[in-house]
Amino acid sequence: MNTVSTRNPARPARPTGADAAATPAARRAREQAALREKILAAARDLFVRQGYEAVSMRRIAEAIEYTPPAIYTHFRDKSELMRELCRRDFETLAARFLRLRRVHDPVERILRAGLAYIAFAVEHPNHYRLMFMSPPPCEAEPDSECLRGIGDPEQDGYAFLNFSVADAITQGRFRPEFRDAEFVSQVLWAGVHGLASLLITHRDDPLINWHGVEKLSRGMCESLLRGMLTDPRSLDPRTRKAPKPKGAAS
Amino acid sequence: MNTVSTRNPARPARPTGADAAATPAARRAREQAALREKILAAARDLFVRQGYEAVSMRRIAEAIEYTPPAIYTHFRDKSELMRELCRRDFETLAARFLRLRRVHDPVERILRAGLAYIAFAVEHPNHYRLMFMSPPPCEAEPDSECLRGIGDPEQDGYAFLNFSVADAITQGRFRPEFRDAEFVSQVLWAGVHGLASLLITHRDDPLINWHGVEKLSRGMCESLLRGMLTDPRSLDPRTRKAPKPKGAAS
DNA sequence: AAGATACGCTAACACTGTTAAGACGATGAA
DNA sequence: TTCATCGTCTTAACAGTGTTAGCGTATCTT
Repeated sequence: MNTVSTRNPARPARPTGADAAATPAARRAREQAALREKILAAARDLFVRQGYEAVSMRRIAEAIEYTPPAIYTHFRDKSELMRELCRRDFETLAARFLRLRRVHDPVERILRAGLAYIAFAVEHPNHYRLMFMSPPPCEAEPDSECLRGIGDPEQDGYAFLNFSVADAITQGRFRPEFRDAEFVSQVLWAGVHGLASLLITHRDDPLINWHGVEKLSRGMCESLLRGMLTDPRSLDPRTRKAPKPKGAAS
Repeated sequence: MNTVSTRNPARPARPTGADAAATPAARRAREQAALREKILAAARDLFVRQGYEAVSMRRIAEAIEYTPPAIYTHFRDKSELMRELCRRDFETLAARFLRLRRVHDPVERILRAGLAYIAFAVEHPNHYRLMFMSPPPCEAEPDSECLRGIGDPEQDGYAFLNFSVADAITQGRFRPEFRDAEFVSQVLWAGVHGLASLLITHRDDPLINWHGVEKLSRGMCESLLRGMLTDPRSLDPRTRKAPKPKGAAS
């Protein structure tokens, strides 16, 4: 509560900078942005707790103490609200992937990306649900906003995976049947997506005695990779440094 | 159209059997069952074409030329309508699984079950979506109708997989890390579910150049199994009969 | 102080799933 | 044949949804 103070009397210092004018218009722009953030915060809270479908615009409006139409001055419709939330969370995912660029070994990079992907999905189930478990929001509109705002995060993750797989393939790490980077990427992605989505929708199912997320994630990623690699031992940390018995160069 | 003729004058032969009484009550029971089937047929058609959420009860009523409340004489609510459709389709899936009981080799049985599972999901995307990609319809009601009608088909498939995995484990086919049948089943299920659900939601995504369903299915199932098996060669049809290099049989 | 402007609210529309109450025809009995 | 009964379908409505048009009003500019 009280996420953003729109009119804070305890902040008399006016910037009076060149760009940041202290005009009423600037203040209104700030207030507008603050309300936008307030809407997003309330919507995120409700969506995460109750799911997208179960939350109505009237409930969101109630939470921020405005009337429903006020939301529509900031967001075209309900889905755009959720898309904005997704966009931000997938920046988090993209950031996690980018950190993995430092991992030199492409196979280990793929493994770690898979684990990070599943961890992200379990941490943000409702956003993951909307991003990957629902039909794409744009059907046949190839405008920039659609392809850049929605396609990019997914494109990023997929491209990252694709690149790493191609890297490993050129190193001869994959078996002959798995020389197509896109094919390998699709199977790997499907594997982690399956575990993620299954955990999201059926984790509380009393009929299934789920093992730990960490153990399942490792089981999925390592099994898939081991089944595709030329030398499965290169997954084991103890033998990773020597993928080729002949060449002693790491 | 005209799926069931309720009043067929071209069928004068009355059974007059012991149970099948030719009373008006029996005729009404027939008509009632016929209308129920008509509702189910129309709902299936609409659901499969447009998806569960996009189809309203009024549209279903329109399709069968009745008013919406007429549907509620036969089904408690919209979800029960879909559940009945799912129940029937998952009998199909269970039947496909049962056919695989004749496969002696447990690993090959697991492989074929995975392929059949994905094929089923691709053939019945909307029913698969409701069965495995939505939250379970019953939250905390352990009544028989719920656990038997909904839990069983899923339980069947999962139990079938679990049994086959346990079978293979006792034969020493899985690596030491994969001696827990439930754990292995969960990873395998997640893998096929991932491919199935990804194909369902993102198959038309222009950003992804999907490989063929058959190739992806084999890639997923074979990679996972190969990564878990003690002797990966036992997946290859040519070497399957000789899992142990010592025995030169066959 | 007067006019312009932008913002949020009231009310409404077209939907949704679902239900209560009534009409109407067929059924069985007198 | 006449009448009461019963079951089935329809009409009308309720409570909710996302979304939009139009109106005040409160603020800013001049």
